[in-house]
Formats: sequence, structure tokens, C-alpha cells
Amino acid sequence: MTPALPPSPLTKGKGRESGAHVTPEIAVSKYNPSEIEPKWQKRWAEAGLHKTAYDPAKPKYYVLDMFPYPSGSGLHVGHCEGYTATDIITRWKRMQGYVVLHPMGWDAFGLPAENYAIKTGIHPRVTTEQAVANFRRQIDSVGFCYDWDREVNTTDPSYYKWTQWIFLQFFRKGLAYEGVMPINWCPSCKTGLANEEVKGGLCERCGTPAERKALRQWLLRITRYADRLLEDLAEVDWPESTLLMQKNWIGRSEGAEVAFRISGGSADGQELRVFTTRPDTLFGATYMVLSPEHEIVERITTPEQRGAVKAYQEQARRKSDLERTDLAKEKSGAFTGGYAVNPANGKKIPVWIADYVLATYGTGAIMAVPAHDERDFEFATKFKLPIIEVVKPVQGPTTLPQAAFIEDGISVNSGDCDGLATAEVKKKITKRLASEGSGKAAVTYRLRDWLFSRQRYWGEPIPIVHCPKCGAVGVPEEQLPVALPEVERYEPSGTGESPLATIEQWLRTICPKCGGNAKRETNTMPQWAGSCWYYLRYLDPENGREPWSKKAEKQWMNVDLYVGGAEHAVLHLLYARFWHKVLYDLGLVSTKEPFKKLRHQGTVLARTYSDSRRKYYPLSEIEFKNDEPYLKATGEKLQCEIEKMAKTKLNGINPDDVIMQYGADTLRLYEIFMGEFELPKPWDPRAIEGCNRFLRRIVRLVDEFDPSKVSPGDPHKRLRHRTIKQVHCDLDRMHFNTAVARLMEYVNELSSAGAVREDLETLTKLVAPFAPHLADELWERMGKSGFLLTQQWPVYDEKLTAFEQVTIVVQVNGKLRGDFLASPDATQEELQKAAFDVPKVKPHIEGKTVRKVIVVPKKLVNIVAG
RNA sequence: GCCCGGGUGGUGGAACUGGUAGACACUAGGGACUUAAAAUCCCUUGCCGUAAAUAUGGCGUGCCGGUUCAAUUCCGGCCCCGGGCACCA
Repeated sequence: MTPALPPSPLTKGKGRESGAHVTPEIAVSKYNPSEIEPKWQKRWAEAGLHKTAYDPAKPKYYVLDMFPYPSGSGLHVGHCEGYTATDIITRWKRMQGYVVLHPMGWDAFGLPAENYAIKTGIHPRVTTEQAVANFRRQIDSVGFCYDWDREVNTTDPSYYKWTQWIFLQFFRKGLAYEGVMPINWCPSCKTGLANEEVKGGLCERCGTPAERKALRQWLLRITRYADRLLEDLAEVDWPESTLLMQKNWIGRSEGAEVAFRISGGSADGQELRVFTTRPDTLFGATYMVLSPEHEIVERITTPEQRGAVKAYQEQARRKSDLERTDLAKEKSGAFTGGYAVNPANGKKIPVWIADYVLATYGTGAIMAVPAHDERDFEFATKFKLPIIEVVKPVQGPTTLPQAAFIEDGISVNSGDCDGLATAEVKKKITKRLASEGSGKAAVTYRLRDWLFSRQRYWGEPIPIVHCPKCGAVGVPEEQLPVALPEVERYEPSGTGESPLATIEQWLRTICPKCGGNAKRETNTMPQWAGSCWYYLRYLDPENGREPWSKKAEKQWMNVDLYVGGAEHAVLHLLYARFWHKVLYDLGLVSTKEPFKKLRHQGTVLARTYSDSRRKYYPLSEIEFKNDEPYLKATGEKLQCEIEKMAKTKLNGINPDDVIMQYGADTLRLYEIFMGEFELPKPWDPRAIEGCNRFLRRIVRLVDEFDPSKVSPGDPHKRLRHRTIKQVHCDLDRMHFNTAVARLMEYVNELSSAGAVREDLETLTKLVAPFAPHLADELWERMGKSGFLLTQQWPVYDEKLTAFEQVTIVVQVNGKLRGDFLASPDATQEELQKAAFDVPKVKPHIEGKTVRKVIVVPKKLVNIVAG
């Protein structure tokens, strides 16, 4: 029934030289990944196995990795973790009959290549090409099943032609506009930064403190989509923390806009509008604060206060973002001399300026309610401004006058609102303001428009022509792409403009509208631009007439699973969602959201070794005594920590080295066996060994297959079905580590108790998504033909996954005292009776009264006695 | 300061909606095979006791308290680590 297996190519391996004195019969099976992995990669490529063609007869699945920036240092094991996960899912889905789209490409515009060009004069295109080739080689060596026919590269003119085309659609809809405004400027990168790119006052990329600089810039009106970017988060299956970050970044607050009338001075009678989330505290507004940059400051300031106000404005201007955030603990400000009237009670209140009020949020002005806002409280205390309580806690004592009471409560000192609850007062006052024409309900967002221009060379040129007569004119679509010209030097020009501004020949052009002389836009797009729509280009990468066809979009969208680092939780994901919504409005895509399910891989950490001066050393310079690290050269004892992999910390692991030593299948297996996919986890070079051993045991199992060693029949039938079920369910939850553990248990059992053919075939199929090279090799070795990717994923029979007998544990007063075996169908009465008969249980209930017995079917019996 | 994650053996980590804590793996120790080594296989490995042959009692999931017959899991308070935000009115 079971045919004898042909001799294994696996048994050859290294043994070619030793073959002379080792007879095949007693050959120890060898697992030689360096032989079988290239062999199968070659066969897969020759068969075009990973090419995807849409098939309406099959369900579709779109699995996307965040495409990498091809850096010069190559792929690291952190990339491989996410790619391994999506590869496993892809193979698993394909075996289940899905047609799976799983592409890869390059986010290749960016600063490192450009900075390298500035240093060396080598064109970024050249370094990028080299880096891409290296990445490609590395990715292929891990055996990932990407459909390379769909490869995209954001720096390819045939790609950025469409990035520019999309920009023009934005421009046409009024979603891209020019503005001269103080922007975040990184003096080191010599370029403007979007709000999202400044972290704690520092440039996100290089850590240099950001400055303010007024330059002509392009902006995208992302704020117009704030509400939809928020609402549609309800449709997606994303990590809770990422959803929260997006929500916080958009920062919607509901409240009211209130108009205060200025009293006295040259601005007498003018309206001063503020935004507040607490209109209920209007009676407690005892002063107002404008941001130092507010346009009305000029007119409201009295001659006596002019000096102080000017000085304060100057001081605020000089403060960098860093100082405004980190160091601005102590409140500061200046009185303008002007007054405004509180519309609630007609009282005149002073108007101040202070930099704790931001020019860019709300209306750039606030009503200050020191009794119920911490910041206003602090400011009022410092400048001795009146504090009037208008909200009392529903019960218990208030925090005043020691601290502001910021909770909701019951209104006091608020005229006819006294005694009402905060929520009610908010509505009542807003309504009244509206009827008096001095206010209305309002919503404000923290989100700002997206600064979309960079003064850099290595990016997509913004396809705009500046004409003295017609203004900014979009480049006609048939003239796209506006290609990057060759330049002599890559440095930004002295004026802060991009190097493109120095290429006269390229710069000068004809206005598409009037035919007069005009100049090209010299700003380029930020790196995020290309990644805002790459997932759409994969659908139809060769299309020369349009960015993608409607048909392809309908067939493949949404992305069913998107995997990438959590560092993109705000930037890339917000920008891509924004573009997608604009494309939706243009009728170019049919879904509101691009990425249905999103998961982040956890960061891969590794040990670092540093001396007392915090200088890092590579493993090669370290020796271990009693497991403790010492520097070989000096014998100094080193400090060992577990940190994120970084070049500077010398703790990076190159997948090439792992593949050379253990093979790609072992690398893949270890990547996902390390720990839970979404959590950070340390790379332990020793633990890889276990994964390699596991694969070798599988090889032996097949190699030494001997049906006579196993008990008759199909002894592992239930275990087999249970294993299928568990692996399947774990993959569904992306719990790869436990799926592998289940496979290990199965292999352990088969190794000790022998296997039937069915076991080996099932095992090979189950292992295939994880270790595809080895699986295909074993499949062939078992006399089968074809690739496992085209085989059917094993199916389990639910009935057979149940145990024939289950262990029932017996507790007395919650403490484990014994156990017994029972049928899973045993009744509660039977279980209870059996529990009392367990010998070990008896002494614990002797002489006691049984008060209660709890029986949990298939699990336990708890006897409560006392 | 606020908002999220997370604290489980020597180590990485398991444990579905409360029901045998420590699956699976690594390390370490012991043994088998071998001329030897590697590989492989078997045993032990949370801690503390009693017994020391099979055995057996207690403690134990960051800390303190609560709910429950039963808590790694639920609730309240606190400590530590990682990430995000940081005057957003």
C-alpha cells in the first residue's frame, strides 16, 4: 500500500567526498539548504509560480507589505519579519484556493541617496539602482513569493508621471495651493517639514531642532478631509493603538465659537472670535489671550503698552519649536491695554497676548477661564488676574482655589444657568449666543494642512509652471512626466530653493495657457508622495494610458491585509488615506478606505555591548566568560543591553549571514517563532538552532520513513486533525509562533511513535507556508509532483479534533488534589461521582461536610468542603 | 502630565470568552551511541521543604487589596519598562 521511497537527494549533501566510505543504506540524512533552496527558487521562477492573474472563479486576497526604502546597508532581519508573515499568509491563502496578489516595490526617492550624492557626486539614480539590486537579491534569497512582474519604483519616470498626474487632479480640485507662511525648517536637511515630521521640536529624520522660516510652499488641503479621515476609521480593522494615534492626530474637538466685542481703542466695536470647548464657563471668562502673531494685536494695543507688546512678540518669534514645547513650563505674556466685552454678562475684560495660545489652532485667540482651565489658572495666578468660580462639583469639595476645577459639574455664578449640569449649560449658552448673533456651535481640528513641497533634488518635480500673466498653471497631462533633469551639483541652492532652480535650461519654459515665457516650479514632492498610491499601481503596473484601470481596481481593491512598522502609524497611513479619499471623490477608486486590515510587526531587538564610556562593540570583539561579556582587547567587562537594532549600536543582524549558516527556511521559521508577531522581541542567535533542528527532524522523518515501525491503522488520526485545526486557527489570528509550536509537537510525536504516509503528506503541506523550499523538496522526495503552492491545504474534520478521553482535574476548596480520565460526553453526575472516587481526593474531604460541588464538563470538578 | 501597550521559570515565550500556570523552544546538567568529536536519542530543569524508590506538602504569573467555589485572566490602588502625544483652548 505504501510504496518504498526512492533514495533521497537530501542524503547526498556534503557527503560527496565522504560518499566513498559511507554506503547509501546507512547514510545519515542531511539537510543541505544551500543546495535545495537555490534549486527550488530557480524552479519556481521558471514555472512563473508567483505570477498573479485575476481569476473571477476564485476569491481574491490582496496582501501588501509596506515597500522599503532601498538603503545602502541592505535588508535587515526586521524587514524579514514582516515579509515572512505576509509570505506565509500568501502561501496559506493560495493553498486554500484564493488568487492572491502579493507585490513588492521600492520607495526609492529620499534623502540618504541625495546626501550621498552631495558628498560623492554620484547620481542618486545610480546608488538607488545598486541598492535595489541588492535588496532584490536578498529578498529572493529568502524565498518570498512576490510577483515581480508588478514591481514598482517610485523614482521611475513611468511611475512618477502618475504621481504628478494625481497631484494635478488635486490642483484642479483646489486641494493643492501655494502659500507663503512660516514653515518648519530643518537647517540640516535644508528643507521644509510637514507638521507630522517634527517630533518634540526636532526634525523627525535627523534630530536637528526645527526652525521657523517663511518660504513659498505648496500645501495639500488635508484639513478638508479631517472629518472623513476620522469617521471612516470605523470601517477598518486596525490595531487599537494606531486608530487612537490617528484620532489624536486629527484631534477633533466640539465646542462653540464665541464673538467678543472689543471695547475702546482703534479696534472699538470689532469682533474677536474665540473657540472654546467649554461654552458653559463663559461667565467665568475674566480675560482674553491672543497668540502673539494674531492680526488684531496691532490695532488693539494701546500706545502705553506698545513697547511691552512689541518686545514680547519679538521674544516669541525667536523661540524655536523646541523651546515652545519643552521649555515653556513657565507662563509668559503681555497686556495689550485693550479690553473686550464678555457677551454673557457685559463685563469688560482685559486682552493679553501669550505664546501659550497657538496661532495655528482654532482662531488663535481664547477666552480665559482660570477657574476651570489649568493653563489659564497658571497664567492668571502669575499675572494676578481675577479667578471666578462658575462650576461646582456635583458632589464633594472643589479643587479651587488651590487648582483649577476642570471636570464637569453644576453651574454657579452663571445667571439663569445656575444649578444646571455642564452638558445642559453648554447647549443653552451656545443656543443663546447663536440667537444673539454672537456665537455658534463649532468644531475644530488639530490637523493642519500638509506641507507638500521640499527644496530638494531627489523627488518628483511638482508639475506646475509659473507664468507672470496666468499664475500657477498645471503642466498639461500629455507633457507628463516632468522629468528630473541632470544636475552638476545636488546641494540646495543658497536661497533655500531646490537645486533645480539652478538649471536655467530646464527652468525656462512656455506657459501652457498663454504661450508666454514662464518658469517651472522647482520644488519637489516629499518622500510620502510615492507611497500614497503605490498599492494601486501594483494592480496595473504596465498601464501607459492611466495610473490604473477601473477594471483592475474593481477586481483587487481593498488591500485585505497590510503589514508594516508602527512608525508609520500617523504619517504614511494618514497621507495615503487622504489621497485615497480624494481619488474616491474623483471616481478613480471604488472604496472609501484603502487598507482593510492592518497589522504591525514588533520591532526586532538585539543585544548590545558597551563599555563604561558607552562605546559600542561588535560581537566579534567580545569574548564570554561564564556568560558575561568581556572586551577581547582589554579584558574590560562590558555592559549588555537589549536594544532596537541600529547601525550605530553594532547589533544589526544581516539575513545573508543567517541564510549562509542555516538556510532561508530556518531564518523564516525563527523570524516568526521568536515571539508574538505584534510585540517587540529580542533576537537570540542561539535560539535559531532550535528551528534548524526542527527542520532537520522533519527531513529525517521523511528520510527514514518506515511503515513497519508504526502501530497498525492510523494511530495519529486525531492528533493530525487537531494539528491541522490549530495551525489553521493560529494562522488566521496571525499567531505564527504557536502555529510552529503545534507543528513541533506533531513532529515530536511522529518521531517517537512513527508515522503513516498520510501524516507525512499532511505535515509537509502544513510546513509549506513556513519553510517552502524544504516542503517542496520533501514533496518531490515522497514521489509527488508539482509545487505545494498549487496543492490543497489540508482540511480537518471537527469531530476528529476532539480527544477520545479528557483529563478531569479534581479540586478540593480550589486546590488541585487529583485527576481522572473521562469521556468528553460524560454527564455532570458521572463526573461528580468519579471525582469522589479518586483515591488522592479522599483524604482531603474526610471528616468534612461537602457544601457544594462545581462540575465543569471536560475540565474539572471542584469540591467545596469544610 | 495625559493616552495606549506590556511585566509569567536561568532565557524567548504558551494558556480560546475566569477552570490543570509554565505548551513549544533555548540554555544548563546527567546519561546512551561513538576510538573520538559532531550529529542524534533518552532523562532532569519554577522556587522551598519532607521523604529520598514509587512519593508528598507549601509557595508561585510586578506589588497591595477586592469579587468568586475558582483569578495570569475581572475590579480598585500603586510600582517598573516600552511607545505615542505634549500648552490643541
